[in-house]
Amino acid sequence: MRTTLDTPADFELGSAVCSHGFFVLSPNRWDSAGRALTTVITLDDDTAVRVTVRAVGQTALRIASPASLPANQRAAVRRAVIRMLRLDEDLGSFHALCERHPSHQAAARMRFGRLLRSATLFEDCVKVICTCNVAWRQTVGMIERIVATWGVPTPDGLPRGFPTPALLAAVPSDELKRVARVGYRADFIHRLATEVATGGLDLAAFESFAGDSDELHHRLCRIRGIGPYAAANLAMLLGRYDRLAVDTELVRFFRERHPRLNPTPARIQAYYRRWHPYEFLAYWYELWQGYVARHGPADT
DNA sequence: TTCCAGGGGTAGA
DNA sequence: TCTACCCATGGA
Repeated sequence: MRTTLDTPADFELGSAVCSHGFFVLSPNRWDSAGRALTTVITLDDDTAVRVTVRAVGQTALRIASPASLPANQRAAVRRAVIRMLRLDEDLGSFHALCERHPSHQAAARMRFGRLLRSATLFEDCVKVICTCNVAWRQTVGMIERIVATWGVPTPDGLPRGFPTPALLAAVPSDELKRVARVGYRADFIHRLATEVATGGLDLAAFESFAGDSDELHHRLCRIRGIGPYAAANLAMLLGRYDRLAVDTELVRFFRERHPRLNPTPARIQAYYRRWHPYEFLAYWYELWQGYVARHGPADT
C-alpha cells in the first residue's frame, strides 16, 4: 500500500518526530539516515499494519506499507498518521508569538512545536502513565514489553502494534506487573484499559473537547493514575499548551536558569505566563535547545 | 544500603 | 488546601 498526505507549509518530518521523546517508544522507530518514521498502526484487536512515513518534497508525505489494504483500512492508517504528526494542527499563532521574542525566533524559523503523539489517545495515556516517577530508560523498557507481549501482530509477525484497550483489559494487573515490570502502574493501566474497553471512559470525548483548559485538566485528573504532571502532558498531546507538566526535569531546568527563584509549580507556571496559551511549547523549545546544544540534533 | 527518576493516591490535619 | 507517607522498579 502506498498513499500520500499533504503537509502544512510549516511541516518538517524529522522536526515533528524527534522533538518529543515518544519517537523512541515502541512501536515507533526513527531512521535518521533514511529520514523515515517506521511504526505499526493498530486497526483492531486482530489487525495491525507496519508503515513507513517519508517526506516527498516539501509539501507531502508518503506512507508505505508491505500489506495491501482495503479502502477503509487505508483511510484508518491515514487518520492515524495525521494524528501522530498533527498535520491538521495550526501553530501559526505560536510561531507569530515566537517572532516577537529574540530567545525564540529560531523556533519560529524552524517551525518548532509539532510534537509527536501516538495513533490513539489510549496509547498516549499508557505511555504517559509509564513516564511517572521512573527513569526514562525504564519507560522505554516498559512500553517495549507491553507491545512485545500483548501488541497486535502484523501479517508478517513482528513488529507489533500497540495493544487495544480490550487486549490490555484482558491482562490481569499482576501479570502486567510481573511481565511488563511496570510496578504499581499496573493497576492504573489495567483500570484505564478496562474502563475504555467497557465504555465507562470515553476517550473520544477528550479529542473533541471544546471547553476551557481548566475543565480539560480537571477531567483528565479524574482518570486514575493521571495527576497534574500527566494531565498537563496529555493536554499538550491534545493540542492544549497552556499548562506546564512540572516534573523533576522542569524543576532542574528552571533552577539552572533562574537560580534565585524558588521553583514552585505556581512560580514556574507564572514565569511562562507571557507565552499564554503556549506555555508548554515555549518551555519545551528551551529544553530542546539545551539538549541540542549538548548532544547535537535529536533526529540524527 | 540508600536515593531517586519525565509522580500519584490517600489519610489526616 | 497542604503535608507525610506509601507505592514497584532498577540504576547510581
